[in-house]
Amino acid sequence: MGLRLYDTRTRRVRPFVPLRPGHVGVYVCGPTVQSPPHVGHIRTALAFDLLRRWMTQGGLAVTFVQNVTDIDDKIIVNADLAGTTVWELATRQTRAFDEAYRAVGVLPPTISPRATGHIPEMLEMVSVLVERGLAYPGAGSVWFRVGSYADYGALSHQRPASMHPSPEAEPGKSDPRDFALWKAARPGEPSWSSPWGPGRPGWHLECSAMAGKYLGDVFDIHGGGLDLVFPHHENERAQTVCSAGGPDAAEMANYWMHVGLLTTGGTKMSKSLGNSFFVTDALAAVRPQVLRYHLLSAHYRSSLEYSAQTLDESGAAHDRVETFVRNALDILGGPDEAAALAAETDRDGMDPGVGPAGPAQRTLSPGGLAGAAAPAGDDLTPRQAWAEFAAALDDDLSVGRALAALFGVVGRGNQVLSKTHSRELAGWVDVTRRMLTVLGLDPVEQWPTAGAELRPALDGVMDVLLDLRSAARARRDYSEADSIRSRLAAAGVVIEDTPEGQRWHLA
RNA sequence: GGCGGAGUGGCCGAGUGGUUUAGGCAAGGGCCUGCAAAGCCCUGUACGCGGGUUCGAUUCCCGCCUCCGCCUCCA
Repeated sequence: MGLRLYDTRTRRVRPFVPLRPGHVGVYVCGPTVQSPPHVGHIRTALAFDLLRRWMTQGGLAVTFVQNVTDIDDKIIVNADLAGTTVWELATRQTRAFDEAYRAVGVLPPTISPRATGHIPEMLEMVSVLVERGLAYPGAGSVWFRVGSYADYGALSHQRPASMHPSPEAEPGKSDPRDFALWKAARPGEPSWSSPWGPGRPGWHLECSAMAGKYLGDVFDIHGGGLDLVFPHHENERAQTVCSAGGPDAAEMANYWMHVGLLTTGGTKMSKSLGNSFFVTDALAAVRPQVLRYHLLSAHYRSSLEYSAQTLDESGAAHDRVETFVRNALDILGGPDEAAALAAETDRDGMDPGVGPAGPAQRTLSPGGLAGAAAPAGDDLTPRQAWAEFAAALDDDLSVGRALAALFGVVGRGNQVLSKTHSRELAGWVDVTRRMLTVLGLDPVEQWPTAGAELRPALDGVMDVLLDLRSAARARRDYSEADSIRSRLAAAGVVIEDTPEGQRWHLA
C-alpha cells in the first residue's frame, strides 16, 4: 500500500513504513473527562478512525490505543463546582464520550487505558528520570529539567530560549521552562503516595506511561489535536525518550499526526473560549451519519468551519450519496442481489469490478480525449474510480479528492439508474458502498435503518396503502392519491413515483 | 517577540505552470411526472494586493495586506 503521511516533527509527507511489517501501533490522546464531548473531540477521533479503517482495508493490523485522562486539575475543579467527586464526574463523562464516539461510528479502541490505572508505571518513569538527573524534586512535586534534553522543542519547532516566559513561577521549580512530572497533593484532593510524598501525576506523564506500556518506547504513530503539539506532546516526547534510553534515545513515534481545529465564525472552538458545540446539540440537529460526513469532509490537517449552515450543506451532500445507494439497491432487489450481480459482471469481465488492490493509476483512453461529442471521462470504470479514491487516501488521507471520486461514481450510477441498466448499475453501487465502508458511512452495513424487527409488518401495511394509492391514481382521483402521500409524509414515510411503480422509504 | 498555517466563483471546500474540468451545496433554464420527489441534461469564465521569472502563473520567486493557530488548561 502506498500510504504516505505527514509528520509534524519532520514537517513532511513521507511514505508510511511500519516498524513491524504488517502491524501498526497508534496512540491517540483521548479526552480529559472533565466536561461533555464537543464536536471538536469527535473530529479528531474521526480523523484517526478514517486512518485506521484505511490501514485495515489495506491489510495492516492496527493496534489502536486511546487513553482516558481521568485525573487532572480541571476534573478536580469541575467536580468541585458540580458538588460531586472526581470519580463520579470522570465516570459520567467517560460514558458520555463513549456514547458520542459510538454514535458517529468511531471504532472502539483496541485498548483504552485510564490514567488512574497506571500510577505505578508513572512513578517508575519518574524514578528513572530522577536517577539520571533529568528530573528533580521541589516543594513536594517532581520537575522535568528541560535544559537537560537538547532536543527539546524539536517536535513543536519551538526554541525554548525565544518562547514567551511563563506567566508565573511555581514553587519548587528551578527553571520556568521545567514542567511537573508529579504534582504535590493539595488538601482535599485525591492523591497517591510516592517516594516524594503524596501527589498525583502530571498530565503529560500519563500519556507517556500508557503509550509505553501498550506500544513500547518507540512506536509508529502518535496523534492528537493540533493544540496538543505544545506543550503536551513535546513534554511527553521528552519524558519518554529520556526515561527509555536517556536524552539520545530513539524518537518516541515515527510519525506525529495532528488534526486541525474546528472553527466557529473563523475562530477556534474550545472549551476555554466557551464557543463549543456539544455533540448532543449537533445530534439533535442532524443524523449522526451527517455529523460524521461533515467532520470528515475536509482534509484532517486543515481547520474546518462548523456552523448550522455548513452542517446542513453536508446533510444535502450526504443525502445525494445515500439516496443513490437506496434507489439502486431498490432497483436491484436488495444488497445481496446487488452484490451477487456485481460479482457476476466482474467475473464476466464486462464491467471490471473493484479489487482492494486495484491499479494505482487511472488510465485515460485515447478515445476520451478526441471527439467533442464524447463526454470527458466516458471511459471511467468502477475499478478506475476506486483507484482514484485509493490514491487520494494514500496521499495523506486526502479526503477531499476521495469524496470527488465518490461523487463521480454516484453521478455515473445515477446516469445508469435513469436508464435502469441493472447489470451495469450493480458495479457502480458496489464501488460506492466500498468507498462508503472506508469512510464509515455505508448505509446498509454501518447505518442500518432502526426497527428491523418491525419491517415485515411495515412492509405489509405499506403494500396496502400503496395499493390504495395506485387505485386512486388509476381512476384519476389525484386528491385522494396526494392525500395518502402527504399524510404518510407527515408520518415520516416518503413515497416516490418511478417508471417501475411507487417506492417508499423512511425520511 | 518566536514558530507555523491560510486567503479560490453566492457558500463549503480540492487542485494545478498552459491545451477540458475538482467535487458538493445553493441558483437559473430544460427533460421526466397528473402534480411532486428523486434523477438526468445545460448554464455561470474563481483564484487577497503589487511586482518579478516565463511564450504563458491562481499555481514559482520577492514584497505587502488581512485572517487564524501555537508559545498558558484545551481534540
